[in-house]
Amino acid sequence: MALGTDYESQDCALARALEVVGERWSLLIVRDAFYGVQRFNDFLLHLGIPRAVLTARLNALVAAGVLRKEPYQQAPLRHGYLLTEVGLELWGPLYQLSRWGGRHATEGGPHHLFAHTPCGTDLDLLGACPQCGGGPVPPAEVTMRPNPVRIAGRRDDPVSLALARPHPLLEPIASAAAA
Amino acid sequence: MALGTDYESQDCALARALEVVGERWSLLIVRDAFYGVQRFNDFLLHLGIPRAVLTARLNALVAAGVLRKEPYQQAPLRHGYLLTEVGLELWGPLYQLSRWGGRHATEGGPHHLFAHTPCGTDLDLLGACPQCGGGPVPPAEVTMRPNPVRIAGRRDDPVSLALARPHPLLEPIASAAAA
DNA sequence: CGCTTCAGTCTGGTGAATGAACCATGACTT
DNA sequence: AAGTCATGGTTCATTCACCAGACTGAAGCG
Repeated sequence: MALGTDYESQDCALARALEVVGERWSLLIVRDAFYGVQRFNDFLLHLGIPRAVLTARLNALVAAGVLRKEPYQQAPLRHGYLLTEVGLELWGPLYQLSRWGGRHATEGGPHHLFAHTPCGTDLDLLGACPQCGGGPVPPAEVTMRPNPVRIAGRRDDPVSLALARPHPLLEPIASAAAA
Repeated sequence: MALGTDYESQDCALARALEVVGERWSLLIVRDAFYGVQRFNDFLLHLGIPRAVLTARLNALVAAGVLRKEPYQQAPLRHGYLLTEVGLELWGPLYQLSRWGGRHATEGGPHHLFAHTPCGTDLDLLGACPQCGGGPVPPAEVTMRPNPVRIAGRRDDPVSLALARPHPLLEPIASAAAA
């Protein structure tokens, strides 16, 4: 963590993980990256995070090897932020924490549902496909869709709208693809 | 989160979860609760957290239903903080995040190893027992032990010392048991 | 009576988060 | 050529959370 005192005195692998993704916004940025958000502006729109904080978090996540910068145009040089291999491995913890939040801290159930893309079966609590068996499904094989019972009170920024349609994880969202 | 602006505008179950356990120290407190830490002073010693912050976090976790206060003596009324059923369900995300941290953010491997108590087999990446099969092992059936290759640089507070011996999760640590 | 333990609360200083405004680059419009 | 827009930032004043350490209070010990 970039806070004054970090967790360095903690012996624990968890503390190490929290130094990377434990700060406010960090895990939401990573989540958005799984959702296909790649551009600075799209993170900004979707999260409603102050620009300076977003800059700091993205740089920290890049420095930690969770994200990498990938140019998508020259001319005015622009780049997106994509998950690295290390970042992709956060899918498991992220999914489980999200499910926990859906069970215990959300009234009315989750806003998004996740299914195994090849077979269309919803993932179980562990992120595995009950139909296909085996271990947890990698994020590249997961499709998210909005929960039909949770339509009210949606955000209406372009990114949220793009995510209101079924969408494979990791695939750049329409907002970016249109540019 | 008790921050000025919380994540309330986020549609996501993950954001809800982070409001509960996303603040600095919160997840480390929950981790310690799994380790068997129950008392205010033991959290204080083990985490090196400011007292006022610990008070705030414990109260927030109790309010969120993750921990509950359980009196362990009258006279000067004293109580420990124990995981509720909801809190126990954080074991999965916590374990996975910890493993991620061990893989990617720790040099020299983790400080603690976790085994399935009945059979003594180390848990796999998902928190399941490779020997016994089936899904993830509940925390009550897990024993933690120090990683023998990570002895140097240990903390030397009484709680860390108590945790430097093999110890079933959720069982009150010696420091508390002795009092 | 003084000392210690435990679980806090209070206080004053520091640094991080916030929101708004501003800047830089290049393309597009008129 | 000037103005405007899109994108991706930086700067700044204010607010707020975190921090360390002192203090409180209740009970037990010698």
